[in-house]
Amino acid sequence: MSLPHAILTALLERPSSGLDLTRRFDRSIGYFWSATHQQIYRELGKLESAGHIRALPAQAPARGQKKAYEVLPAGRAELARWTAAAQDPKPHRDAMLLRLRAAAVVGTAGLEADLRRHLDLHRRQLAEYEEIEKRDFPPGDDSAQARLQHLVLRAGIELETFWTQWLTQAVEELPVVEDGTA
Amino acid sequence: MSLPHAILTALLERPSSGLDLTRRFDRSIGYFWSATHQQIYRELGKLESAGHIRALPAQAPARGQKKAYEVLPAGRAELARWTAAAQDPKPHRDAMLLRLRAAAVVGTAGLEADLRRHLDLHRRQLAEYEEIEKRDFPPGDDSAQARLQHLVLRAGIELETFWTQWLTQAVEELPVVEDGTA
DNA sequence: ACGGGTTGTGCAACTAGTTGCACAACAGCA
DNA sequence: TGCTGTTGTGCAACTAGTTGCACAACCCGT
Repeated sequence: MSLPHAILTALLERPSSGLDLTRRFDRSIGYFWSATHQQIYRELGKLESAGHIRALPAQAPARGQKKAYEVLPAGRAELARWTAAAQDPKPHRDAMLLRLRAAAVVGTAGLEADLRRHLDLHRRQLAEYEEIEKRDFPPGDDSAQARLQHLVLRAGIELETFWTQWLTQAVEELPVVEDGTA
Repeated sequence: MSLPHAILTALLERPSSGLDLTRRFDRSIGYFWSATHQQIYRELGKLESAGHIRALPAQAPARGQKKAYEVLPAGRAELARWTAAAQDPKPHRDAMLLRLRAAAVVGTAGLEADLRRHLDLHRRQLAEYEEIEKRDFPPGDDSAQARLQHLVLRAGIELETFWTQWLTQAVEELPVVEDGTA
């Protein structure tokens, strides 16, 4: 229910083509709302026929491509409505936690390698976020917009920090649980 | 791809009927892998025809109900296989973070109430986890099984702690961003 | 000028998850 | 003893997300 709103947000920040959007979903926006290019193209189609966005007339003759979209007033209104509307948090699903719990019953054999791999992935992600923070939020800029955006980035940083710490601990004290077959 | 494995884990911990499972998914297991009773019944059907579980013969004549299922060796093997297999972390989707980002463009009007509501929800969840920790993991029990389960619960506690802190900060310093319509 | 990689756009089919309903059995009570 | 609410089980339809492919255009080396 919120991919269209993610796209509207991105397009308001800057009008873009499908591919531009795809790229931006692979960094910034995608850090907390991921989407593939297929999803994005499909959704762009729907948003256009709903009258929420429109294709910018291509200035370069545009050999074959549709190119950039921009948000129409109706789209902005819809986004504002959605932002203000109460929403229940979606239930979480975390396969790694589930696997730990399963391992308590069927044994921890083979788990450690993947735990370490995940730890590494989270460390990288954390480093990337910290890089962005250093680059885009130097101390002192406290425009309202920047403060909000920084707040979102901080959430990412702190979540990744949590995961690296938790996984480190998990690897360290992974108890060897034997397969509990009776 | 992991609902069946969540069910296998739950059934290994204790053979249960569909309704029992539903209840357990509303607490413990569901904290990191939620499912509705409809999903569960459907999945039980599949697992049974796959030969991973079987219905226990009802000892009380069981007026109408199918009652409890137990895991067969093939099911346990499948669960062990899945637990050990490498899996990429699924991309996150967090609507609240997205809304904050949208608010930076279309304005923060109406957002604060829901932010507070979420804060309250996370506080409750945290309290519940801490209750469970006090009840089920008194200091001193360090069987391998208990250590693993405690580790999973700690993840829940720390995540909820993070969210309550983050939301508190968000509410406090919610900058008033005007609707940026040109 | 042509063959092979890369970029940009998109459809179709499938899988997972959600929502909405159906309905039997029993429990309590009026 | 029939009405009403609750418990337990389940199907069907819909929505969202993923996977896999297609295909045109351009760019680059030979």
